[in-house]
Amino acid sequence: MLAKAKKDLLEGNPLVLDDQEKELVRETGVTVNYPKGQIIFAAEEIADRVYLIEKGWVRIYRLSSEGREVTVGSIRNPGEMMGLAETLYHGRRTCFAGAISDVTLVVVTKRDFLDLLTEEHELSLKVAKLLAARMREAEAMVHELVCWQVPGRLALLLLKISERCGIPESDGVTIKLRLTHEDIAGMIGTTRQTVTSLLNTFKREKSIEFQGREIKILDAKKLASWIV
Amino acid sequence: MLAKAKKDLLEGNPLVLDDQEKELVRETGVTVNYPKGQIIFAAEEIADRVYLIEKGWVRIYRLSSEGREVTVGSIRNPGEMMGLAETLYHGRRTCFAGAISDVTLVVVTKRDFLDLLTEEHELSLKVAKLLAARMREAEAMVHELVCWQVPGRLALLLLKISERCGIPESDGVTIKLRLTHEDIAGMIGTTRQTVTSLLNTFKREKSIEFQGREIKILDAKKLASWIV
DNA sequence: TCATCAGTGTCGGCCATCCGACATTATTTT
DNA sequence: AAAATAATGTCGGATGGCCGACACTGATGA
Repeated sequence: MLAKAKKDLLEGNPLVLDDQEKELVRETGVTVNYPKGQIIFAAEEIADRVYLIEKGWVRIYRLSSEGREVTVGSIRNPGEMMGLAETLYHGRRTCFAGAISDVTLVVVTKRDFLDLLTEEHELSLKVAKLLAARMREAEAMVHELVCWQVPGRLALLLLKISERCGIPESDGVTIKLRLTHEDIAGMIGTTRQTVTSLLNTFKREKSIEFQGREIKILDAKKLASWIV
Repeated sequence: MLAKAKKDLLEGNPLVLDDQEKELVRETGVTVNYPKGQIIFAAEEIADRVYLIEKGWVRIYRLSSEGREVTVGSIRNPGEMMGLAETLYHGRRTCFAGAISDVTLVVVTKRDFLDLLTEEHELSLKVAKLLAARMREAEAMVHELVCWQVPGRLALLLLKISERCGIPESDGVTIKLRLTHEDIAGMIGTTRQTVTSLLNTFKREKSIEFQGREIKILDAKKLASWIV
């Protein structure tokens, strides 16, 4: 994990913009606040703007025919952009973006964003790299869904989230996102009940611990052993 | 389907390059032939080149821990590029590319490709669009794996393949790719046996028909009714 | 402060799909 | 053309995880 942090510093984490890039986006767009729970965009809407997340977390999900929320695009962190793929490519949103916490965003119209990309090659290359990174993430997800069973997928999800937005503490890493078991089920393709019972299995073997609705990873090694 | 073809013409199919774009790539790279069955690149290799497919089909897959080939990135058609995401983003391949048929490719080194992107904004925007389109495809795949059962996934796969590279005939559309049931299983996350029996179910209800190892779609409507 | 509702815990029946096994039929290879 | 290999067809048993049901607990709000 340290090695990863170091690498991100050296090469630049492709998922988040650096300060200079953020500044370019800020100059082009306007800053907006959304309260927790708010839907930022919805499927079928015209995709005429992109967003930079300044503060908070956003979940990208689709609605299944039975009304289940399926998180297909993971959770977006501060410093990341969202709404890119649909705005660049097609006219309409295919998914929903919902604020998990209170969120501050910079909103940029499609027109302005395309102009910005044309002026700043560097940024346009960055966008390509960013999409490339997301692509590989999505492909990895497909691979996991096909090859692994539910316990492994849940264990990996916890590890991924903790790595990406966990708060390190003396005896572990706490995940401050207050996700419900239903939310989690929608991220790994299973049911709420299965998540509940599996989390308790992990708790019983002391890999994790609950603090209200927050989850603390106590033993990442033991958790990881569920994978495969 | 006609509507789609028309739309591709008007807006430009984002997955395939247009003649002008192809010409740019050809000028920058060299043309190479691979026989059917050949592996074009493998996981862990350094990703220092990108490819434009001139002729033939290429399958992008990963290897599971038990050695199963899982097609995570669908099948790439003539006119599409491949090897983009890994070359742009990270240093190494995460997947394999195998020639399904005899294949002709234009190979471009990473260095030359990046230079080309810097010179030609248009192309660099196209690459971003292309990755965006693939992203959405991968996300759709995740959604399908999570929400649908095997029969629906198989039916949709057949329809997607037939739309993308099927040969229309008087009484249906023939898929000339000679995929084995094992290959198909790896594309929709199931087992070989399940594919065999499901294909026979589809055959019995006359939605499809076999011609050697080629599959002809006779009744797309009936097939589609398996979805969901 | 009580009522309501969202989220959690747990159980047992059920079913889609997996998995091994084996026979049969194509397709290569020599 | 024969032998070897790869691909298909089909069957039953085993099972992971879905689904409904219901009790419990902790939030939120009037």
